[in-house]
Formats: sequence, C-alpha cells, structure tokens
Amino acid sequence: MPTIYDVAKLSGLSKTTVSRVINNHSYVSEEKKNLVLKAMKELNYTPNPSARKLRGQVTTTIGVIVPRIVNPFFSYLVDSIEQVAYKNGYHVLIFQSNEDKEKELAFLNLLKTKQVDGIIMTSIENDWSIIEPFTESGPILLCNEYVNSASVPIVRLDQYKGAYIGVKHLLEKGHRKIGYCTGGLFAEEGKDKDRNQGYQKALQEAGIEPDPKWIFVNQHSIEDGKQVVKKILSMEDRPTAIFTGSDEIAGGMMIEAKECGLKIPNDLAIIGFDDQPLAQMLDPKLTTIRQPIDQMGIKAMETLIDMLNDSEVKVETFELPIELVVRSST
Amino acid sequence: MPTIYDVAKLSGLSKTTVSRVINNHSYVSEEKKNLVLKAMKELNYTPNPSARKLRGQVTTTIGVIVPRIVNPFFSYLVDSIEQVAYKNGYHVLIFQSNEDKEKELAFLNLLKTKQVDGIIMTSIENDWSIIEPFTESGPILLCNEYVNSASVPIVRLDQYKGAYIGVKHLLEKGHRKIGYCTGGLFAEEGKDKDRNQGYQKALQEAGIEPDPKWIFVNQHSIEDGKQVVKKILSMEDRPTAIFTGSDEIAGGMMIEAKECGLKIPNDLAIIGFDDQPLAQMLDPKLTTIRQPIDQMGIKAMETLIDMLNDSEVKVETFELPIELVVRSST
DNA sequence: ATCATATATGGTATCGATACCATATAAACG
DNA sequence: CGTTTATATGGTATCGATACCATATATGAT
Repeated sequence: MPTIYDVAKLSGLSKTTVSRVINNHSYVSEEKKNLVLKAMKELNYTPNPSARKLRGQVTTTIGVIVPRIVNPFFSYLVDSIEQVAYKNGYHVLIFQSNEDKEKELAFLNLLKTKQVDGIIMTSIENDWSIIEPFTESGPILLCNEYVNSASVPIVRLDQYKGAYIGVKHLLEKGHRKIGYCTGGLFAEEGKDKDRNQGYQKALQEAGIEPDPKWIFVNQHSIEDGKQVVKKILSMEDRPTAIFTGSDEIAGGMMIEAKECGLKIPNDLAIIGFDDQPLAQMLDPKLTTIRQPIDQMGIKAMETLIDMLNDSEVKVETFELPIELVVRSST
Repeated sequence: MPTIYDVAKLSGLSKTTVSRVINNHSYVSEEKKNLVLKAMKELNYTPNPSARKLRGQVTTTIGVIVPRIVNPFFSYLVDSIEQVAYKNGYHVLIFQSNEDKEKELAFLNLLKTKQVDGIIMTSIENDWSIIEPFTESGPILLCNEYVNSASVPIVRLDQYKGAYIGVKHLLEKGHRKIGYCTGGLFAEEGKDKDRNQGYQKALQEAGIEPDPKWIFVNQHSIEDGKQVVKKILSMEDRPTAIFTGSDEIAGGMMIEAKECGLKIPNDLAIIGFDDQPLAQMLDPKLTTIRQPIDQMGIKAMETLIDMLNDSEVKVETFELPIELVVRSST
C-alpha cells in the first residue's frame, strides 16, 4: 500500500506538495501538480482515511442509524439518503440499532471518535438527555422520529395529519367503529404520540369516543397484523374498520382476514401507513397514507451537508406533506 | 474527547500501561489495572479507532457490499450477517454498489486502507481479475453471487436446482409453454447462468425446446413484471406459465395480470424466487423458491470470522439447500 | 548468596496524513 | 531599482494509539 511518502519520492517532490494536490490547495504549479497526479496514478495511491481522520480532517462519511434495515420504510429512507450523500462525495455508514440502547450509543460514539462527520437518526432509543452531549462532537439530525426537547434540526412528516386524514376517510365511508393499531400508545412524545392524537381528534370531531378494546398497542410486523385479526374475530362487538401504523401490519391483517373468510372492505376496512410497493400488490389494493420517504431522505441529507459546511444552520423543523392514497381496501 | 494520555495522567501511570489494559495484555498488576479502568470510566474514554487503524491494528469492522439495500433479499441478508457480526464484536459497514463498477472499487479500497478487516460481496460488478488483487489486503468472501474463477471462499445456494425444481413443478402441473424472466441471460457464469441451465435442463428432460420469445432478460423490479405481462398479452401464442427471478417480478406480473382480467393460476401460472414475506401476502399466494437467506448470511459471516482469525481457511464453496414452496399461484 | 527468569512499568519511535512555519522565487509597485 | 506582495515549495511537529526496547523489582533455582 503506497503512502504519501511514496508519491512524494516518485514525483521528486515533498509530502507537503503532494498533500496540497490531494486537497486542492492553492499555490501549486500546473507542472508539479501533473507530476504528482501522474505518480498517484502510477502507484494507484489512495490517501489513508485513518490518517486523515486522526489528523482531524473531515471524514466525508456520515452515519445513519435505523432500527431495522429489513423494514422497507427504512431501507428506502437509507437509499435516498445514500443517493444524495454519494452525489456530494460522502460515504454512508448504516447502523442498525435493533432498538437497543447500548447499540445506539455505540454508534453515536463514532461521532465522538471522529469516524463520521455527522449522524442522521431515524429512530431514538435513549433519552434525549443522553444523546444531547454527542452533539458537541458533530452535527446530529433527526429524520422521521423526533422528540420535542431535541435541540437539533428535524426533518419529519406531519404524523398527526396522517392519522387524522386516514381516520377521517374511514368516517366518511360511514364507519363508526374504528380500531387502531399503533407502535406505542403511551409514547410521551414523537411520531406515535402525534398519530394517536390525530386518531383521537378525528373521532372526537365525529362525536365518537375511542373504544380502548379496539386499540392495539405495540404492533409492528406482519405476524402482529394476523394476531390482531384473530383478536377482533373473538370479540362480540367488532370494529368495522382499522387504521394501522404500517402497510405490513395491514398486509398481515389482510392475510388472516381472508383466511377467515372476511371480505375486505365490506366486513373489515383496512388502512395502512407508508405506501410501500407492497400496498399496490395486496388484493384488494391497500388504501394507505403516503409518506414521501424519498423527499424526507433528500431533505435530511441536504440539511446535514449544510450543517457540516456551515455550523450556523438554524435549528428548525422541516415538515413535509403527507397524503391519503385511496385504493380498494376501504 | 479524552485520549489515552489523559487516562494515563489521571491514573498516574504511563500511556503504555493504559494501552496494555485496553488490549488485555499480560503483566499488568490488578491494582494498576483497576486504577486505569477507573480513570477510563471517569473520563468516559473510548480509544480512537482511527489511531488504532493507523497503527495497523484490527478494526473489528467488516464491510458488506450489496447492489441495492431496498431489495428485500439483500436487506434480509445484511440483517443476518449483522446479527452474527455483532455477537462477535464486529461492526458492519453496509455499502450499496448500485451496480456501479466504480462504486464497488471505491468500497474495496477501504480494505486496502485498512478501514475494514474483511469484506463480504453479495454481488460482483467488476471482473474478478480486477477484484482479485484486493484479496492481498484482507479476506474477501463471496456470498450469494459467485464466479468460478474466484479464489476465495464462496457461500451460495444451488441456483441450478432452484430453477430446475421450479420449472419441473410447472411441468408436473401440465404446462408445456413455460416462459422465463431472468436477470441476465447471457451471463458467462454465476447465479443467473446456473439458473438458466436449470431452466433449460428441466425443459429438455421433458422434450421441450425453450422458446426464445418467452424469455425475458434483464428483469428485476415490480415495474418490469408489469411490462412482461403486457408483452405476453400482445402475443398470439402465449405461455401458460412463467418462472421468474424474484418475488417482486412475480408480484408485478400479478398486479398487471389481474388488472387485465387474467385469472391466476388458470390463465397464467407464476412462480417467484426468494420466498420473501411478500409471497404470502399476494393473492393468490405465491408459489416460490425458498432461499435460506438467514442461513446464508450466518454461514458467510462465520466463515469470514474464521478467515480473520486463522488465515488458513480452506478456499471452498458452501452450498446451502434451496426448496420449492408450493402455494396457490401455480 | 548468586544468577536466571517471570512480572511489572515506562520511554520513544512510528503509522500516514496535514497544519504551520520557513524560505525561495517571480511579479507588481512607487 | 529596491521593496512589498503573490506564488510555489519544503521541513517538522502533531493527531492517538501501539510496538519495541529498556529497566526495575519479585520470584525461583542452584
């Protein structure tokens, strides 16, 4: 592995000059510059990132923390972040927190040790008070998930509205018994809390009191969706429609519902959340809340780059539009 | 950010002794060891990985190259690799090559510069002759995709068998006109080549000559699947069954087929490949070839760890079982 | 008691790159 | 034409950690 010294020797110049060429500094003659470039090419030289990082340089690497990459929502989000990053010369390190506090902290530590220039968090496991100190080591940005107490830029969607328009749609379809599948009902703040409020608000406006027995907490997977349908079927008094927290839960519900001979949407109307590719492959096609994942990723990465270039980016919250996509499951 | 020097100062010992404690070297008294540990804790000290890497230490980081993380096949594969890695104290860096030769090389360069200890490649863009030199810088392992000329361990599935049993199944169902959607038909070697041979072999055994007009090359996405159905519908002489290269193509075909009033499997039988969660959510549920993604990821990471610990791992190919999952689309 | 060996600790060079200071030449100005 | 200013290049300390050598003490063997 050639080093900067080898390049210097081959080109007959000093390490310093070579370094200048690498970093595009001023005051290097065309002639010498070409000599250096030629030598670099000949040796197939790449600067050692560890050495650069150690020296306190930018790493041109940013980290993205996701709970689970197998969740399509997050893989799409990462993808769009990565596209923007690559265009701007940044590498992306993807971390799975697996919803583990320790793992999350391990990753944040990379910021402290200058392994990454900045971090985009798409989920938050630890209390903000624990995460906050890391912002001293480099920019952190929240994307998708958020906390009110956070003192960093946030790129997010209007989750309140998402739930509100979804439930509203069900009400307009004539439903009065509307169930709800959510990730966390008792969240103090953030995504789930806002969704819960949207759900409740829509019902309240229609003069309906949410029925606790139709509210299912901690639902995430396809399997969870199946279980929910089983629970519903075992009830005397059943909901006629369900608003869910993701297309996957909705998909799981559909499988089980059809298995049990329920007709969708007649016996049970279902709304998803995300508008993943899956949504149009289900039968009937899934009515869902479209989250502009791409835009969110793009905005997040662009903002992070701004933060890296100019440390004086305003701490603000960017809220992107969210919309209802009506298909055949409602 | 505290350094090893700060720890040394606080504990009243030398950097050397602190380093010994960090790396669990022999010849450190319990007493001093505790002093150091206490100081490390007090300062919330983490060794700087850049400095360690620069010094030529192990990085306890491995890289995984995937073509696209939004492809569920790869996100599941990465997930299982990551689980094993984390259990063994390794970090995983995920790279998207986006099927770009340059990007792939950029990532392989991280091996040369000792940013990662080893690399798992789940796809290959460049010629092996170009990749081969990188093996001198650290272990590389192929997982999923493969080339015959490769001189490294390979963890793969019997793709030939996968296609063979799929087509065989269609033949048993009485189909004689069997189409084929593949990624790359003209592949010199590797996954697609083997699948193609499996397809042809099954047909040949049944005395059927593959019909070129029913073979669709370069198919990958849901959208591709839709297009294939459109093409089929425009034909005078149509296939009655299609073997596809992924559940997504199959899903896309189903959407369009239903859209056009085709009944599945009666008017058109479809087989997927992968057995993703999606497969059971389609209606009718998708008959598909199950790839043991988890096992493949686990085996790959375990083997890579062996290579890292003991440089004398045999260069061999691990072939994992693949099976047909019959559902309702055939 | 003497010398070899095991245990315990510290000092310094080094990994590869860049920042900063020093210096040399060329151009610009009054 | 002398002096300032822009351009061009090199030398050396430094980032944080570890390897290696040196040294000091404790332990054991003869």
